[in-house]
Amino acid sequence: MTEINLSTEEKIKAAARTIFHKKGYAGTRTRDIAEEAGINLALLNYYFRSKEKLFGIIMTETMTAFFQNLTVILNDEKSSLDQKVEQIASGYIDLISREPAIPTFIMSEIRNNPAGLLEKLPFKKLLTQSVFLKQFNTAVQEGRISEPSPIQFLMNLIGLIVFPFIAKPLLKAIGDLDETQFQNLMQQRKKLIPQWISDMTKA
Amino acid sequence: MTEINLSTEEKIKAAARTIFHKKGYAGTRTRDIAEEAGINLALLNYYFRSKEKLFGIIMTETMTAFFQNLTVILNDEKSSLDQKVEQIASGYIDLISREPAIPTFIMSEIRNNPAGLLEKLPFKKLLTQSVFLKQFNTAVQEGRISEPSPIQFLMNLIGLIVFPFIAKPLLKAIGDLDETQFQNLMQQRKKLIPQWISDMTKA
DNA sequence: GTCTATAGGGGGATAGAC
DNA sequence: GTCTATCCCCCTATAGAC
Repeated sequence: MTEINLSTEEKIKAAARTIFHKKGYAGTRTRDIAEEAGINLALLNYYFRSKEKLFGIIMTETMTAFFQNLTVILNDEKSSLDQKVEQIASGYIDLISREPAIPTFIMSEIRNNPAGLLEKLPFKKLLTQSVFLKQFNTAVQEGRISEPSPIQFLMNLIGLIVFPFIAKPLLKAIGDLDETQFQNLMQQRKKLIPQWISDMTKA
Repeated sequence: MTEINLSTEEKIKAAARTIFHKKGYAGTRTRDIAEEAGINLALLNYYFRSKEKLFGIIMTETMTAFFQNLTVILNDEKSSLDQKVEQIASGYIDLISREPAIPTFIMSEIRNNPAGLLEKLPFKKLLTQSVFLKQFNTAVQEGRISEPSPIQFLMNLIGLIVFPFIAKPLLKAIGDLDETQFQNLMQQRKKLIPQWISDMTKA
């Protein structure tokens, strides 16, 4: 992470990402972003016009980046269903371990669907036009898996991956875990989740 | 819901619950709470001194109420492990269907652990001193279930229940679901989740 | 492009009449 | 207890010098 020698615009965006991700839109003050970026408050408005516009950029970029991996993996012609599950579990556990604030950020800020973001991004295509869906339906027809619906399947997979990170403060308290122990559990889940998903869908 | 004939104090608390749950602490304006309660802004401070104090009350009550069921079920001497799973799934899917804003509210607002709330509430006892834990360990020893740890088991159970509600706007977009279809999927999960949990833990 | 200074408005909290 | 009016701080955004 070379946070030095970035353009001013990139420094502001990087700082905005950090603060917005941690505190959400309403909880963030533009002054905090400016301070984090090591620049003056006026520069923020010079480059991005307003807090709202800057947030819109960060939000869109964050969502796009976060679902990029998923889209690519779900549409890989060469990998099997099982391999897709493994790649998604492993890839997202690593990604969220590096950027732990993102899931809660997305879930919180999507609540009131700001600026119709859900309509702007290609969410409908994500499942309906995917190689994954074809493979899933084929596997059901051939009796290899028994699952009520692909959306339930996806809910379970993503939920098993993402939920522990969203509920991390609670789970650390309930399980009396320190940060290292929590991370170890998450690493174990890279292998466990594919097994569980397989067990859940065995015909 | 008799929202009429409540005491003024209760009207304010009810309004505060609604707004805080939907918008979070930072996104809520005390003026909105006053309007929702049908009273004047000054009365809010008369009864609760400050926005922060009012929020603390709502937060504590919300968390306590939300984990009440779980605590009771996990400590029932008479029910088996399987029965506990069924009761938790069924109870929480109904509860969250009635109060859909609560999970995201808790996950968002717990981020910075306001006022050490996690230490104040009895989360450590929730698992460590539970009948559930004894039953779980016994089942592992007797070879009836194979599961890395009780905390993983709880993560999975709670995650399978709660995550779809947290990710609801995304899942509705991805699956092209309307509200009724989404609710139907959640109702199906009352029966599916206990089956899945059973499949995942079969030795 | 980057800064200082400040305008402008919103929101939490209070004073004081009733 | 409940209201109206108002204070005052904080935050976003801009003007204008360099």
